Amino acid sequence: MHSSRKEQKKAGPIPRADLAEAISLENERAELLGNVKVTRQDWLDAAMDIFIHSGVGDVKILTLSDKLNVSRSSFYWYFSNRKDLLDALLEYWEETNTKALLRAAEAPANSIAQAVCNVFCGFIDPAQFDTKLDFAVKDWARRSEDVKKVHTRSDNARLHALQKMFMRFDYEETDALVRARILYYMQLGYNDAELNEPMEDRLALIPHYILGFTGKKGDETVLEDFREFVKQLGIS
Amino acid sequence: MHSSRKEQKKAGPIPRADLAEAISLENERAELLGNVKVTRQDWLDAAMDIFIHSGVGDVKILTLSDKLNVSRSSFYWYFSNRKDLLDALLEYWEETNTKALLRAAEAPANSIAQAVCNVFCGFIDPAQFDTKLDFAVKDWARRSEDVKKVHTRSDNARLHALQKMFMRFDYEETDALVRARILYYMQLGYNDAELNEPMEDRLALIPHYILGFTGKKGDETVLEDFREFVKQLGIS
DNA sequence: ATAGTAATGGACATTTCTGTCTAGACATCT
DNA sequence: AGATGTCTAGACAGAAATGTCCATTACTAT
Repeated sequence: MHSSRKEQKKAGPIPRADLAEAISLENERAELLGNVKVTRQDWLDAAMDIFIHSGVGDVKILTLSDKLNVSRSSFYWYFSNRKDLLDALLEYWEETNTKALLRAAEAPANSIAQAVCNVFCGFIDPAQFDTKLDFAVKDWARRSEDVKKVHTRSDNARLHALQKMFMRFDYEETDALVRARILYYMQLGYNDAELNEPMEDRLALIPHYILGFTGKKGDETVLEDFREFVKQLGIS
Repeated sequence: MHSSRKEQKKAGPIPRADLAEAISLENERAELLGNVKVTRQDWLDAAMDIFIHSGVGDVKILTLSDKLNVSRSSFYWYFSNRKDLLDALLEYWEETNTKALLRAAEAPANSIAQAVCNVFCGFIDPAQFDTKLDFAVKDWARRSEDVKKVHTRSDNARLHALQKMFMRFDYEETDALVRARILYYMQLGYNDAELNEPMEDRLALIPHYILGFTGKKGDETVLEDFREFVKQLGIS
């Protein structure tokens, strides 16, 4: 049996190229035909922008139509009503953020330190995981039972994947659960706080985080992988 | 010099009785005189309830007046406008939640394990710290620059107090900073997630959390203190 | 060119919320 | 008893948002 290319999984952070397909959301800006001024996607993009920066409550059709320089009533060509639009936002969130975290938790690694670094990378890369979107959904879940159900399901899946990650490196089940929670909630909270630390400072803290999360001192090679990934992203 | 009663600080969680004064918010329900149907405090309570469960956007005067069975216009007797009411909510948050955390971080302790337990207690006790209120404010901060400033100031004060707590037990400055963040963000995230674990399960996990947060195994006496505190609260 | 299709814009009806102004109700002071 | 101060209700004005209906536009296929 030949070893197929697909199964050659290299340990470490997931490179950008491998993600291109996974998170596509057709974005072709073809010249619009006929009387068309905006597409359904334009409405979605505009809505997502408001949703992320101001919350569900501010996703208003009038605001969007103003933003798109288009009549408010033409919204109803693309969506049956406001709820229809919001449902699309929630679905997009599930398909991107949650999937990205599961990918990061399941990515191959040679040590627990490397595995934790993979998770860091998943959280840090805006192309994979959007923190603001995540909190916008969390907040929405607070006031809608329907959304809360969807959100809780994702949260459980994420935590479970992280717990299994620790168990892959021989952490006992309960210990793995606790460490999964510490890692997950800390990362979310940190990102949300927007401390805006320079990347240099951030990198310097990584060994401390590794120690805190895993209870073990991480090896140097892992740090190099992480440094490389960050450089590739071009985040300051 | 006699040792005054006030300075006899006992290590461990802060007992309920000591808090009575600190978080009072005049709540006397004296028979209302004259044509009075509700007080300013009633408006504040109703507003806080909506704020916590549905966010700022839903704090609406009409909704509140309906809830209080009172005319909407009489709102303007107590407050000059909607903003006036919201400012009061924000001020209350600063005076309760942030102060409670600072108290917990600064409470006397015989070991880092006990100190971390004190923080657990501060977070867990609804009479001291209201998680939902905290997240409602955080969310509000996301869409208002003014609120964001206030929120960031509190967040920094909290993290700084926790960092100093670790440093009291000889953690190196950077390590203390990282552990403060891990502890703080994890606790917030955990509470917000509302996992609703039975207290028995929760207690069983405490030693694991202690290990995760401090890097050291906690002594048994600390766990007993915590168990006692929880029993006193009567949380399931 | 002409009929059809896909989207758009404007008018209309309704709801929800904010804020103002004024008259009335109730206790207390003089 | 009458005046005063404190709160409340209702009427009015107006802004902001949702959703419906229908005429119009601009391109497409025949």
